Amino acid sequence: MSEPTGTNFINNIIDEDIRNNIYQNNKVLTRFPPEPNGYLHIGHAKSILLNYNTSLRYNGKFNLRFDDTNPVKEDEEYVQSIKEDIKWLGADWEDRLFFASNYFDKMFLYALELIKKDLAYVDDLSPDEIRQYRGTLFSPGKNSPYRNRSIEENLELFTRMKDGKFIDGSKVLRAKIDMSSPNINMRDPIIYRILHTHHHNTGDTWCIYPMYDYAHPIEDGIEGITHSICTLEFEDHRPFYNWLLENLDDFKIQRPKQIEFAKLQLSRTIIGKRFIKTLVDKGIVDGWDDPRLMTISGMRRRGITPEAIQNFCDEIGVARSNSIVDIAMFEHFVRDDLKLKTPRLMAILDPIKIVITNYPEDKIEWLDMHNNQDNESLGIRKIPFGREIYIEKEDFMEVPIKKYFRLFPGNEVRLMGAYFIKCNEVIKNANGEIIQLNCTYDPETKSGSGFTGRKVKGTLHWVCAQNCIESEIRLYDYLLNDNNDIDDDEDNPDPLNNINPDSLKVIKGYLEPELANANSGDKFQFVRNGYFVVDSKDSTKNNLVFNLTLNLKSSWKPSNS
RNA sequence: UGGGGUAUAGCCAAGUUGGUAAGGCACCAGAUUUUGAUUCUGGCAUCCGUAGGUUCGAGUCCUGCUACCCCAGCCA
Repeated sequence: MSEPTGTNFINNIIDEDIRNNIYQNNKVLTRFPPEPNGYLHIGHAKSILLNYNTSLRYNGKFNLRFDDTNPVKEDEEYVQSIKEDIKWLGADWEDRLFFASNYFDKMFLYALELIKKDLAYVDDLSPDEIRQYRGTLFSPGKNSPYRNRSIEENLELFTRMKDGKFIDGSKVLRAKIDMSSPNINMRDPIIYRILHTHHHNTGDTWCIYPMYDYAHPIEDGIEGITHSICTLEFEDHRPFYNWLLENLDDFKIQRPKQIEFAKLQLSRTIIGKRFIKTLVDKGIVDGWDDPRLMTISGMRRRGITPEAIQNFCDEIGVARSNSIVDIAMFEHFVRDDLKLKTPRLMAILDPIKIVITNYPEDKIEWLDMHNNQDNESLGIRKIPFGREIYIEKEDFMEVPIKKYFRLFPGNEVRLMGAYFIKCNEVIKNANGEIIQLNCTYDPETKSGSGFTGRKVKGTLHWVCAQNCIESEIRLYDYLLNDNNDIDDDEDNPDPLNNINPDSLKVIKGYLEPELANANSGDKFQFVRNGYFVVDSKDSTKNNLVFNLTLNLKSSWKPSNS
């Protein structure tokens, strides 16, 4: 993991805290608190890395804690995938893996403490009545008729709630604060509800479960978290966060500080859990790890590296203003990381055959080629060259446009790592389609021979027709058509109205034989075509599947003018 | 008719106590190049949502205004 660099408003707050000696030993402790109800995505990566890097920066620690307080939505499957994704990203929680459910006993005791302090009460109002009593954004709420029960009665009722004496929804425990607060979160928030549901961790031990607002500050407090970093929408919850901790004796000495930041938004991408789930459920994508998805597992399968994600997150910064990062920025860091790491091989994705008429019919030469011109440590390999080769269809024009310096009749180009060839004849079928190009090569121009006789404008990649292997190639594009008209309503996701129908194109590729040895997850640059990775799900030795990670950039703008 | 936030280039984003606008992406121009890639060089906010005010001096302080985001789950 690269050293955290740069600064942000959170570092400023912590620096200030340290100057004021607010925290014991100035030891910083952060945490990432996912709810195990879905897969992690790039937005979570920002949060994970922010928390982890912050702990590193201050020589502190980073906890992983599952916020599993709602068993109706949570599942063990998700805790496994989340752990795997965080590990892959490079954030290390060492031995500090926790669950909110680890603290259910303590949370119950703290609830008793609140009741005894007359700061919590059992409410018999129905969910509907509670909503009505809560008031609106513009008008105050009113006290529940059960608000003034005696401490003894509350203690007894709450204990009976725990003991399973009541049905779901019949009673809740609420904090007693202020029903007329302009902040709705302070209008006697519900802190416990009855849920006769099996929990992935505690089984059937409990039938009452704490609400997030109640559980989270206690979890942070118990673990000694110093800076509880969360997203902007929790800003309004901070007063209750502080209220709770201030009213619990155990947290008098040192209390965590909640700090909110703006979650990541990316152009041409929707990362809402609901949205992704809809795509998965409707079969629009191939599971949570579909390479078009910005889930951690999807990016991994797409061939994107943790380092690229780390560098990207470092560069976008952390702030409190909502913003949408240009996807081009993300792509920059993906290419930037793959550039020197991946071997550069040749593959033809849309072939047209060339016959080199002056090359011996049965001769095959094995040429030396560097794997990455900019990184010699990647070594060299042999590639076969013969009389028949493939080049890309788009690298030939019978009638060249202006400034076209690829192959056209009478023009000479370089075959990368091999020879200069000149096109002499265009062969067409009965329909007038070009099916073959006859060329001649110049033996003197062999690559590496030091030939300087003449220069050539174009260099093409190619593959030996007699000695190439075929594979499946999956070309990915953005899942969304554009940035407009995207319905990102979490409660009513309608991703279908803007889906790019061509986000996946499956074609056949012709690869140099070296690629036959590629293993699952191996990454390459296919010269002039882009970065590709061997698919981890569907690729086999006999049926290789390559996923496009990203195209190469290109400043080539074909024009006739 | 409430409360909480945010506004610095096309996009992110620095900007500690007011002293005269970092960096990255994108883009443009030029050089190098056996990937029209990479690399390299140069360019890219007389201006910090807006209108006033304080000051020798304001993105930074004060006042008004505007725009946008979040909040009425027994979700997190």
